[in-house]
Amino acid sequence: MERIQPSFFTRDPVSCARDLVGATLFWHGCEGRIVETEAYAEIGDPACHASFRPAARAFMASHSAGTAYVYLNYGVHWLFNILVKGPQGAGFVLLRALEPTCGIERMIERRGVRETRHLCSGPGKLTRAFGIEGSSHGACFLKDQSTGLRRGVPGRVLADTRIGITRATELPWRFLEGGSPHISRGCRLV
DNA sequence: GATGCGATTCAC
DNA sequence: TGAATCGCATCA
Repeated sequence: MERIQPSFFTRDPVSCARDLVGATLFWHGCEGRIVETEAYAEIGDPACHASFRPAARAFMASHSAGTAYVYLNYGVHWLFNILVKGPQGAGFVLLRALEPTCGIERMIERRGVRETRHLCSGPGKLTRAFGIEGSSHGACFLKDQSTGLRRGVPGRVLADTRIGITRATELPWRFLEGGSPHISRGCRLV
């Protein structure tokens, strides 16, 4: 499958998040199929960092579409996002869960867990499993030889409300592959 | 400076 | 149910 280019992220964040399900993230030897994402929009989305963090707005202004936006959550977990920036809107896509496909032994070492289903079934888990940290914040990872995304064939993509946030909890901007045992949580919506 | 919160995870 | 643990925003 062909590599996903930065231009992929010049559409609106919701479309990017939905269309990323089924794609593959590869990162220095580890690979995983994306089975869960969330969209965050710069405008009209109180849950987006852009709404309450000037630093996030500055990041968006100084970086181009497709760059990595990595931040530490709860002082414990790194969360991996991709910057969306285009004429139809800007925002982020959060990678929430992957189906491990390559480098599984390495992931097991990093996570201290053996079951494949539990290696990358959460946004903090997948960064730990892949060895992604704050040093990748702002990286043009799509252009790097050893990191990036490849297109893939998704199964049935479901929409659900986002997880763990306190604002704009009603927006159905979480996208997951129906029936996947690798997602962080099941679907609440019909 | 001090305070409070958060797109999580895991153990108790 | 609560702790871990820190960057960032806000306020004094």
